Amino acid sequence: MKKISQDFFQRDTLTVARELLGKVLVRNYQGRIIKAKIVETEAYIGEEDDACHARHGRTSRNEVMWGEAGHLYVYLCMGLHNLLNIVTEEKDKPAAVLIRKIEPLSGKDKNLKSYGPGNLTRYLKIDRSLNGVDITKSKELYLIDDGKKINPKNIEMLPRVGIEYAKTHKDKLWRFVLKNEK
DNA sequence: GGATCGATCGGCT
DNA sequence: GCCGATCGATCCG
Repeated sequence: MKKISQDFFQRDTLTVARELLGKVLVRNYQGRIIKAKIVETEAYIGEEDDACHARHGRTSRNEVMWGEAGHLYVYLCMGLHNLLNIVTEEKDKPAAVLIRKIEPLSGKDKNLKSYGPGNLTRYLKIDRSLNGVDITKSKELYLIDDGKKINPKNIEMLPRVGIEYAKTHKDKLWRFVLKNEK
């Protein structure tokens, strides 16, 4: 069990998205610890990616994507859901990894149906108040590596979800899914 | 200022 | 499979 440091995030976004699979998110909320394993991610890379929020340039909403790797980008989607991203790459290059699905590690929560991008933030009590927080330094939310190796055979690459409006980058296989390990 | 639509979800037909 | 919830960012004028 070791905490993940900034070098991990300050790399190629596709590499970070792939290697985040299997890592464990730890949320410390009002004295309670909530843990969840990451099982699906998506990469959003730069102003040229016409599915990425950075495609319209820098705004107050997305400016954290231009900042230091390892900082959180949390935004409100569809007026209802907080979505969790982690900033990647060098400073001044806007890119991030969306955490798209988790597996709760607390037994009593195993019955809940779905932990898509909107639901996992509800589960982990994450909202926009955590936007800009450094996940490598925060005590509220951090990531640990449980040391288990992922077999590359169990990683699937698929097109990203919910970006029909994109033209040039719609079909990129920038979604990474961790299949059930048996 | 006003219209449109979104990196979603759950309920209903 | 479709639709409404709900609000902020973007685009047009």
